[in-house]
Amino acid sequence: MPRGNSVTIREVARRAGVSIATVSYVLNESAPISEETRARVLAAAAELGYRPSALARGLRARQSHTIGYSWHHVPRDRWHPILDPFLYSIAQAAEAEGYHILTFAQPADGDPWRPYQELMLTGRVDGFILSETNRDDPRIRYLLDHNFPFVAFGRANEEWDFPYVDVDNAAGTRMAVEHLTALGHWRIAVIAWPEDSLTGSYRLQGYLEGMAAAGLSVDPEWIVRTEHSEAAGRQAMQALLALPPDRRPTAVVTMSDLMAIGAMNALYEAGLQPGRDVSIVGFDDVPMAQYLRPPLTTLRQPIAEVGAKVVEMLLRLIRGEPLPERRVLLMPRLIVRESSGPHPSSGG
Amino acid sequence: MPRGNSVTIREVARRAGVSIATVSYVLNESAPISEETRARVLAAAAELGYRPSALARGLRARQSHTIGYSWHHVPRDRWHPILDPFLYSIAQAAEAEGYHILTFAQPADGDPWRPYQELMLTGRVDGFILSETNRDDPRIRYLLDHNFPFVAFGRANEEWDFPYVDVDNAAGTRMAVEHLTALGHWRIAVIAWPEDSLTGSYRLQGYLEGMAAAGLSVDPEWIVRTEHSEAAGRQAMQALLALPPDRRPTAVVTMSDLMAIGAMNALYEAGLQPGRDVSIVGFDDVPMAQYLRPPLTTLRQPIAEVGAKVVEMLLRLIRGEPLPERRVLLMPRLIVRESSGPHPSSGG
DNA sequence: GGGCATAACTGAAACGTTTCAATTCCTGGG
DNA sequence: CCCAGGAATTGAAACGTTTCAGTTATGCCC
Repeated sequence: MPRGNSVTIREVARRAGVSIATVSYVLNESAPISEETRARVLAAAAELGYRPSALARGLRARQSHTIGYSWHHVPRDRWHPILDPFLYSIAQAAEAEGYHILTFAQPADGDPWRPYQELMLTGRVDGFILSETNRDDPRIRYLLDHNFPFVAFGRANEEWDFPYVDVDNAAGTRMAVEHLTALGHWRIAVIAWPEDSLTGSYRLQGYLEGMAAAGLSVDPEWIVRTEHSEAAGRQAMQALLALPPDRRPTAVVTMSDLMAIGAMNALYEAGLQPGRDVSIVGFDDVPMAQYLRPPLTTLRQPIAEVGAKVVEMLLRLIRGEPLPERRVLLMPRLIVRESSGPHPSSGG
Repeated sequence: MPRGNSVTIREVARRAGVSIATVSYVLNESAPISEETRARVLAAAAELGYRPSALARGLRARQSHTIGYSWHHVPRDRWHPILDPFLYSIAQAAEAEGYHILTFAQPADGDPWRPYQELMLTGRVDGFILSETNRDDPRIRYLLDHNFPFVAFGRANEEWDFPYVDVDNAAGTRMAVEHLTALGHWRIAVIAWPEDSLTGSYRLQGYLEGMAAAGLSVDPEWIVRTEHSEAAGRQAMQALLALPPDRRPTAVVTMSDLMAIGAMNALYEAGLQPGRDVSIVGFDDVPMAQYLRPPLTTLRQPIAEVGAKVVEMLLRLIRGEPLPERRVLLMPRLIVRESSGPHPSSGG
């Protein structure tokens, strides 16, 4: 059962009539070799279909040319707006540089840094890409302590100095508020995440900044903090609708499309029409957003760019090159659809 | 810059006062070693935090303990219902057996088997998991020709003999039809995929079988073939609504939730209510399905089971163990929600 | 008490590379 | 004609394991 073939550098050397050292030098262009020998080696390698063993190469060079990325479990009733395209973009960017992505499952229990430690100690990966970071992320702490190369998609504790790429979440919600004020809204609520969510705090901050910039005051009741689910979004919207008419918001900024969907469903249940009676803005631009009724106004994250940037930075770290920028923020883009419309009073 | 530490078997041996061979035997339990020595070695290994180098081990043993899985690009306006949970389940199942998943991007152009060849020849992976198979899949052809271990999620050419796990798509649509006939429907249409889709042909076949089993005749106009997108589903539904009243279907089985959403949107645009005027059944049970208005009746694929099964089979192949079953079909499950309801006449 | 099987352990080869240090072969200067 | 010096090439070590083939010690039988 020949699995794979297995032509080695030795056979190439024999066929080309040179030493294995010469073959290595030709293939890696790491020493001056005469044009004639070079051609002979290349020909021999091509004829035999030779490909150097990644394992042997890695052992000798002490690197695996592999990047670790952990895959997070997402419960069935939610979905993760970025995992999919993010993985694709990092895989692609890495492969262009001869690296591959090793995905591993983040177990639900136990120390989150365990799998990282294992991959690190066994020499399976040269660096990590992290996502789903949180404030005092133990994984970041661990990797920093052990001085192992990594780049995060997302921020953490402000005191920790580590390379990351993140979307400018605050700018996103600020744009959302600007968009709504431009449509004539002034009673704008926000359905936010719990305090322990770092991303949530940036998004909430953007909302507050946007309101301040527009000279609008914020009723404390307009800020509803709740978990990331459709049901939570729905309940939050119900709470907002229960406010007295003169304090009831006409527009709502949400932390995610999933929560926006919940909010819209609450509106329907109350006999209201999203985009006409109450405007809704989501965050993420999940594929579904455009097919909702009405299609959802939302903020699209530049996932592919984040992926490319993260890989570029990580490879620099791995290669020991200097990093021009350790903290990169990329702008989201507001996608305006019909779930946000003019203030009700202006329409009639 | 110490990246990772790098305690080797040699240091463990020295600390335990034995040869490196003994250490290896203890750690792999591959030779009889006295209890006393064993304890000393284990202690030394633990104190030093020793983990064997995966590269060295792989080089010597000629295996990487890695499984390749290619990641497919999905255009922004669609989403892939299975990639996400599937990857998680195979990563988890593989890790339980000491294997890891190497994900690589399937390039849009060029021979589809190229990346497989590369990983195979460089010895980076011991086997592959394929998904998104099609009828004469060149990747399957290539791997069969080169006798390299792989298991597919999905079938291909019936003539090719290779190990796969698939969902019983025909059973799924058969269940959908049964469900609809039980609700009193008899004019049941199907929005199907183009002829070149293998999965589509199984699902269509299930519909036909379901109709036949119920003793219902199928109007050729009830079978609309179109591509996998929301817009296509919408147009297909419009075409069905344009049929004369006595031939217009009261229920529609679709190939995917995405197309079901398109169909529901077409109903809304025509002033009709999905689940009341026309029943709709999707396929996949994407996370969004339950939050649609109305929530979508659909077929849930047992993705986690498929992943576990695929990994189990692949590891057997890699280890040279016999495969008890080379062709596994797993049943989908009908999730009944409100997009399917009783035949309109019965309600009023 | 000598021979012999068995248990416990070790030395060294091998896996397939890269790369250091050494060797060969030229060429040109003195 | 000899030698220095550079270009091209090679032999061999090293990367960190596993495992084959010994080697040593121990106990047992006749």
